Amino acid sequence: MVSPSTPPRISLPPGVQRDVDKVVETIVYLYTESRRLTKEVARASNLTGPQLTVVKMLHHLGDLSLSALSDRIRAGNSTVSGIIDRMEREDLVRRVRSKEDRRVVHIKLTDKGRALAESVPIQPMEIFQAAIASLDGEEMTTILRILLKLAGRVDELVKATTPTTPSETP
Amino acid sequence: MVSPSTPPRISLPPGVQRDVDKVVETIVYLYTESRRLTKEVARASNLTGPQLTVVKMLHHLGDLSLSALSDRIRAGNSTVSGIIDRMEREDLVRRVRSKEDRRVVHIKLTDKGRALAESVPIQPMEIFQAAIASLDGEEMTTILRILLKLAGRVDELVKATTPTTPSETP
DNA sequence: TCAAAATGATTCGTATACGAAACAACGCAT
DNA sequence: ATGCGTTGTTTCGTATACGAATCATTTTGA
Repeated sequence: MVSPSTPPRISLPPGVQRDVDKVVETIVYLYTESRRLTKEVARASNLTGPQLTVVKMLHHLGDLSLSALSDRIRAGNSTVSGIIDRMEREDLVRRVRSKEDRRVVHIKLTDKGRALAESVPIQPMEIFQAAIASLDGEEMTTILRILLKLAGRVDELVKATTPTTPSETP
Repeated sequence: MVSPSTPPRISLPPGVQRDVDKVVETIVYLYTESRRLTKEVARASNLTGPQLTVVKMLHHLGDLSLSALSDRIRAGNSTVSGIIDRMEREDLVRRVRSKEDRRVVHIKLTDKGRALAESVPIQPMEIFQAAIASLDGEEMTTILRILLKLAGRVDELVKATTPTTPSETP
C-alpha cells in the first residue's frame, strides 16, 4: 500500500500546501490503520481481514450474490471470487446457483461460518467508528459536510479530466 | 495470542451511527479513488501506481535507502524490495550498496527513470490535493483539526487495546 | 424471432502487500 | 575484542487486487 506524500507541483502558498499534505497524510493514516486493525482482529479467528468482513456482512445481511458482495466491499468480482474460493475451502461459505437467474451465484454462510461470525465480538472498523463517535455533535456534522464536499470535488475533477470512452480496437 | 480481555462495545443512537458510517464510507472512498487515479496516470507511462510514486519520490528527494523509501510510502521492506526488483528489471532504478554501512542499499534513478519522472506532468494524488486545496481557509483548518483529533483518538484506542509485548514462546 | 449486446461469474497473469525466517553487517556491553 | 542483540535487506508463502479474456446465460433490438 503506497501512500505518497507528494512534492508540491500545483502552486500554492507554502502554508496551505503544508495543510493539504497533512490532510492527505491523515486520511491515509486513518484508512491504513483501520485496515491493519481489522486484520489484527481477524487473525485471532484465523481469518484474513477481507474474510472477516465477508463473514460479518453475510451474517448481518443474509445471502448475497457475488456481485452484490463485490459492490459492498468495494472490490472487483475477480478479487471476491478468489476470496470466496479460499473461504469455501475452509468450509466457511457455500456457493449456490440461483434458480431464477442461472448466471448468479449466491454466497451462503455455513454453520461453521455462522458460528464464527457470532464468536467475533467486534465489528471490523469498530475502533475507527468508536473514534469517530467520540466527536461531539457539531464536529461530526462539520467533518461529514466537508468530507462530502471533498468527495464531490474529486468526482467533478475526475469527470473533467476523464473524457468519454475512446473508441479503440486493439 | 488469545481472546482480548475486554472487547470494546459501543452502542449508538441510530442517527449518530448513520453519520459515523457515512464518515467511514467517505474516507474510504477518498482513499480508494485517489489510488485508482494514481494508477490511471501511471498506466499512461507503462508504470504501476507504486512505481510512479517511487520514481517521482526519488526524482524529488534524490537517492534513498530501501528502508527510507519504505517509510515514505508506508509499506513494508519486503513489499518495496519486490517493487524495486521489477523496476530494476525495467532499468528504471539501480541498487547501490552503501560504502559507509554495507547493510544499506541505496536506490538510484537511472537516466531512463529520470527521464520518465520528468515526462509525467502530474503528481500522484494531485487530483486529491486539488480537491482539498479548493476548500476555503476556514474549512481547511477545521477539517485538519478534526482529522488530527480522530487520528489521535485512534492512536489512544489502539494503545489501550494492545497490551505490552507478551513473553511468548510458540 | 433470433442474432447481437449485455450481464454474472470464473480464470489467468501480474503486481502489490505483509509476516516470518534467513542472512549479513553493525554496534554495544562487558 | 568478542559475544550477542539489533538493524537493513532479501526470500518465501500466502492473500489480496485488478484488468483482460472466457464462458454461460439473459436481455435487447431490428
